Amino acid sequence: MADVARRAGVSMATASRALSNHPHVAAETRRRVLAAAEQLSYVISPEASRLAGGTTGRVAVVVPHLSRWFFATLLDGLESVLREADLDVLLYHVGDADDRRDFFHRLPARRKVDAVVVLGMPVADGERERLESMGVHIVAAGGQVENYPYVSIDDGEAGRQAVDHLLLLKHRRIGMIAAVDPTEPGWPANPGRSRAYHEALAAAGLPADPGLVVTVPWGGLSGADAMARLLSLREPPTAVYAHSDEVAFGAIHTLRRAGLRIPGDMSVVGIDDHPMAELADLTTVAQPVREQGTAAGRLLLSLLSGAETGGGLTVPTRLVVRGSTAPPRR
Amino acid sequence: MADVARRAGVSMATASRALSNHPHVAAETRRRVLAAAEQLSYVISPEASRLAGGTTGRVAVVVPHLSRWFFATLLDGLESVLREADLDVLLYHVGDADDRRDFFHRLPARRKVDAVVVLGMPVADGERERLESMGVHIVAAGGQVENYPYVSIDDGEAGRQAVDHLLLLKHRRIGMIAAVDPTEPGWPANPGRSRAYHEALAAAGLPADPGLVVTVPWGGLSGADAMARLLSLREPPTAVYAHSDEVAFGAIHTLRRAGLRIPGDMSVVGIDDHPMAELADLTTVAQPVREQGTAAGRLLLSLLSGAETGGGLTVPTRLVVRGSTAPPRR
DNA sequence: ACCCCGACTGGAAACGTTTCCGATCACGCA
DNA sequence: TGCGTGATCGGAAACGTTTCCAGTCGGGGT
Repeated sequence: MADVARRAGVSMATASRALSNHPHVAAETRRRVLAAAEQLSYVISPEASRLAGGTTGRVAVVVPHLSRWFFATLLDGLESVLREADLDVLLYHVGDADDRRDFFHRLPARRKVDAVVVLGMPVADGERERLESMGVHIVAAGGQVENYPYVSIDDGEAGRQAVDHLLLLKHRRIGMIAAVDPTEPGWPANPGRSRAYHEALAAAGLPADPGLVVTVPWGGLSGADAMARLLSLREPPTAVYAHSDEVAFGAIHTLRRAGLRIPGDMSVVGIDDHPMAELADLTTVAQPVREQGTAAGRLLLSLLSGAETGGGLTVPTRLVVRGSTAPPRR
Repeated sequence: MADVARRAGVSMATASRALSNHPHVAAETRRRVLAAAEQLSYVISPEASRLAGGTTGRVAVVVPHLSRWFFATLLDGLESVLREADLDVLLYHVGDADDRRDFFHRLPARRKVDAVVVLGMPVADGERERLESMGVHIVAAGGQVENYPYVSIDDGEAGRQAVDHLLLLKHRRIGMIAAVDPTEPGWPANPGRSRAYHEALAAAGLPADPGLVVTVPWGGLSGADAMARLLSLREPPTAVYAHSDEVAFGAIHTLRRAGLRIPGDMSVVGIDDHPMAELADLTTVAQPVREQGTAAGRLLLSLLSGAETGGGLTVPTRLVVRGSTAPPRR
């Protein structure tokens, strides 16, 4: 930068001000500095800038399952608005319990970022403490973290939409395939989505039959297993509500293999509106995933600019009826 | 750090050496310094460290399609080995042509990283120039970039495995659904995978029928369209080779909807071994995606530690036969 | 007993910005 | 004409490390 200043015939102080768009710099001076910088193809050193300035211009994004569509899409949305704002994204993938422990213990992002975004995972109390010890802004998206400014869907509402749809079709024996995160043994299956099932059945005056609920680790293969278990019941359901589309895909696979017709012999509904759902002709409750990412990004931006953005933002879900649901066979 | 040094009763120079594991520090001294650091829960300032040291400890990862399984999985693998090595991952998603132009023009990663990893995308000549002007190491993974140390599969070999499988089943009319990247209009469909098709047919003494090749933008829906087009031929193929599993899923959807049986009426083979392929019972050529990411990471690590790692690494693919292929109906 | 050497440590100069604090200067107003 | 005022700019002190360059000190070889 000294070179630039010299070439523009100003002091470093002025050069710095001109380059970072400070007020109180004469237009002509600024022009000269910018021209000089251009000619020397000068690029500011972020390290030095941050050292002197205080902020890092970076945001840590913590994500538990990078290769799953939901998380990757969330990240996609988030990254796009952060990039727009010239913030860099530091990616931390905490795949399994070990990674997770390590991340919260060592806090590799400490001192490296201005904020942390937690994508689609609950944060335990001890973890929250560690996170807060970093002294930066924290935002959550796509999960059920109420302790921070967050963006998320209403899982209860989503589940209700799915189950009510089946009830409206006059199904009376409805199974649920609940999915737990395989890498976090401690956590229960998505509580909102489970509760919605029980509440909707109760509201319809239907008896609760624990045998109709199967809980499996998340994933397509598990969904297939779960469906097999439901089929082996003395009196199988006529419809199945899966916690997510991927799980539903597994269920469909089992049904096909068993020679059952969808929706003739069994209706299936999922949650997510995974891109593959359209191809699988799956009725599902759509949630705007990418938008949750962008909304979280904007939330973070306003936080960084000093706003006192309090609570969270709940985005709407909507039922998408396709060919996998129909009234039960008489 | 001054505090730590004082508390340990040493100079800052020594404290720095102790903390960064330099040789020539007495064991006892190091112990004292580390203890002091621990007590003060001291965390080094990366900015200052980088400023003085020269390296950044960061790696830029450029990826064109974050939410697609293939890229996300590649990234997953890469991130895991970089994290292991205590390198931070700076994520740059260049979704469309605009993003791309912007990235290579502004080079937002300049001066911020020690290396760049390009995931699954070809790099044009002009872009290569810009990239190299950053003066850092460059590694490619999952794509067909020969100009840099890379990790990738042999697309020709993969295509050959797929088409040969169909030929071995005695198919004589084999269609191909070629996929082009929708965000990069200039680039052709994967050349290796296309060439393999033509070569395999020629080797089997079959005539080339341009009508049997349909080129569509990448994606499931496009795959469905492409299949519809193939079905509308006067003499449709008895088997289809799709450039990727996702495209094959679309094709399957169309076939189902048309009431055709798989593999009875039509065999389908893809490339990738997408997690959903197992559920869709799709015969495919599996490629080790995550491993390509980790291999690229290790390649980069060795480069950063000064090795003269020349060319690239080609990882093997293997045919996975499932239920979507069978001999043609007589 | 003397010298050389290597292990260890300290002082201080970078590294490249931002920003505080004055200094200068032109200008409008009394 | 004298003076307050605000815009503009320069000097220099941070920011928190790493590392070069000496300097000290104990010990082994002769």
